[in-house]
Amino acid sequence: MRLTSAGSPNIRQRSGAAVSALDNAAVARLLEQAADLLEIAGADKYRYLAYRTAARNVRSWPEDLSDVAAEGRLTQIPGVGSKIAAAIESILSRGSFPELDEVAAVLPPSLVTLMQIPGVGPKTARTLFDAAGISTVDDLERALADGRVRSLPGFGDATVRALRKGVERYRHLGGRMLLADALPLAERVVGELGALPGVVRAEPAGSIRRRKDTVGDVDVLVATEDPQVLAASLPDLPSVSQVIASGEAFHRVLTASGVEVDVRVVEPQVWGAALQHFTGSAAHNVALRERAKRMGLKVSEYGLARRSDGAILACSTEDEVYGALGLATPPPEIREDSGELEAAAAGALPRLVELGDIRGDLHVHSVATDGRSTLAEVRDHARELGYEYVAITDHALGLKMVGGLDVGALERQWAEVDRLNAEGDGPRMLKGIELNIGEDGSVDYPPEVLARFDLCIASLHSGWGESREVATARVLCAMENPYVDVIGHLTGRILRRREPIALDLDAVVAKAAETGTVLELDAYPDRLDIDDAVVRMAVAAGVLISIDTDAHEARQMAYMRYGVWQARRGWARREDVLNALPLQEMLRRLKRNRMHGS
DNA sequence: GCCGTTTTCGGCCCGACTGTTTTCAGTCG
Repeated sequence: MRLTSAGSPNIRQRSGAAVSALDNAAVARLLEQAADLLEIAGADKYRYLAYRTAARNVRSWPEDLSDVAAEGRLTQIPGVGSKIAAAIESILSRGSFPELDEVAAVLPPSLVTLMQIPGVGPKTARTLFDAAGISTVDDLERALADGRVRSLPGFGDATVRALRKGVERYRHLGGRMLLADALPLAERVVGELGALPGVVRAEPAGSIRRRKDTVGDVDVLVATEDPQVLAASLPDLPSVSQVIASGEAFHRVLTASGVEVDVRVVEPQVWGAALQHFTGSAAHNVALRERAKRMGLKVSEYGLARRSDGAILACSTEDEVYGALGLATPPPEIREDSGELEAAAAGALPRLVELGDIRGDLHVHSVATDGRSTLAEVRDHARELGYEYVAITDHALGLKMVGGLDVGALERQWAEVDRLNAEGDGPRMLKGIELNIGEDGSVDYPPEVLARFDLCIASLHSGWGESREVATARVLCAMENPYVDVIGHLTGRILRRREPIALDLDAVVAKAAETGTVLELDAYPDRLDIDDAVVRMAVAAGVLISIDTDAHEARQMAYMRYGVWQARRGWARREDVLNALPLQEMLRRLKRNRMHGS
């Protein structure tokens, strides 16, 4: 494949505002925007909930929507009926749909962002807009400062304080924090709670337990025989700087690090039901309760109850709760109402990949480019992790700013790798490289150099302003290269800092399947790229994924767990993961070695 | 707006906390 130059005006023009380039997530966002605006407008509850359900299912649907639409199969997607199918077709052809246009003519779409501020729901957003003309976070900040909000009916001092705090938090965190920041905090609070007298169990719940890449709230569940002692002890916990709110079943504390933690308190005998409830997701719980209702049962955080007489049937463990509903217990990572309940009912839940399945790390940098550890340090750390192999993949020639390696530098590195391997007491070190995908889809070295590596990763390190067509074509072209074994951090996203490069993910996954190219799941906590949805597409297409840390110092190889969790969220099994294979089998599965029939 | 082990019409998940308009609406998970 040969591409027109990425800068070619005709390509940019053709694709610049092309609405057909919308991916499933973009369609889902428009459906969600309609749902939010309809809710603010006071539309019927079940009407806007229908848009929200459809949005969720569209986002996780494994095929490209334009293909589904072209074949007239949109209504096969759960929650999509004839009207929303028409709305999706309208979105695909012109970027919006009549119901959204209608409500957006009455209410500014920016009102939706107001609802992302903690404490602002649809009613408050509506009131702020109607009574004070506030439609953006900036408007709200000004109106809070000059006293206009305080003067509105129903807005007392406490509400104004809460809104100020909400705006501050929204600005500071972009609403969400990294799992890698939230989990250690939650674990510290859990440890302190667990040491209190009367406490039987404590665990992180919510999106932290589901291992979502970013979390909006830190939820901790604690079972105690003495709630009074717990409440009295909270202000004195080492990580707690202030108790913000307190009730019988719930406390909100501010931690020393400035993050709020919600502590849910339950009796030990309802632990299972409570853990299930507070793990969510909301969508999973809704689906579970609907199932329970059809069976004449009722699920809440207090257990599974018979509707007829209220008798409690099961609640001490999650297995009891799910079991009483005729379900196997789905791993928390896949509780998103995206097929796990159906699989659990059919006894068909996958055995997901685990950290212990991982046999090596195939993306590690060294001091030769922008890493901070020597090859020996990387090797020693890999040994401590119990790995069979580790690949050194420094940056290739083209990435000038980090001193990408020329052939001479590569040969010196390979000699060092050979020397370390000859010592024979560590994991096998592999000669790898992280290539740059150029503007025309080419990579840094000629084939005779590429052939000398054990494996090559190729990544995009430029192109954030590019059209979806151009960026996709670059990646597809790189995958045609017989020596490009793996595509690294596919979309280049940095969580909370940099948007993903727009790509036709359907085409990328299809090309990976066709060419035998592996897709990397970069486990670095602010990348986690590919995301769970793409992992699921890859798994469904039979594409191998490689869970790598992209470590820039040896210690960061511990980030592997974040990648494994993300892979689990994408329903990946051990057999779907390249670096869960033993060394020889792993090498055999690389494209370069398949091609030469070894 | 969607959907069918009760249904093509009439339902559609459950409970706690907060602030304030002081008897309950709004928000959250």
